[in-house]
Amino acid sequence: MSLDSVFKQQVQKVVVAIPKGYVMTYGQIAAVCGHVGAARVIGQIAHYGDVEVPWHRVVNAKGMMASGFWPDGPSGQKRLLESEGIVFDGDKLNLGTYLWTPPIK
DNA sequence: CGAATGACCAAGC
DNA sequence: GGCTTGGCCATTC
Repeated sequence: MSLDSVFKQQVQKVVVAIPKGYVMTYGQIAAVCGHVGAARVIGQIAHYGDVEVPWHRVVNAKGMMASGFWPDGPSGQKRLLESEGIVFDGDKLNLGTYLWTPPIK
């Protein structure tokens, strides 16, 4: 909250732009925001950022994340994504099928 | 302003 | 094949 940084706005904008049933990786989001290599920053923003952002659509390069900080439970994210039509392959999801690439403006 | 944080990524062992 | 190390960058306190 209380962030005026363009990053957070950009990041959140990208995350919100992710259509239902798709996900993006932290590194990709950072790259789209114009800050390649700032994957960690996404995590920071997610932690201190707005809760209105569907962070559950954001996953790491492995197709999963450190599930354990979700208010719903250890796998709350997985549950949310499944509700959007994403089928998990065990503990992770198929990035090759669900990875979303935002339109380049 | 300085130090700490963070939900990562890639490479190394 | 799974765990550890280092680096990366901006935000937050």
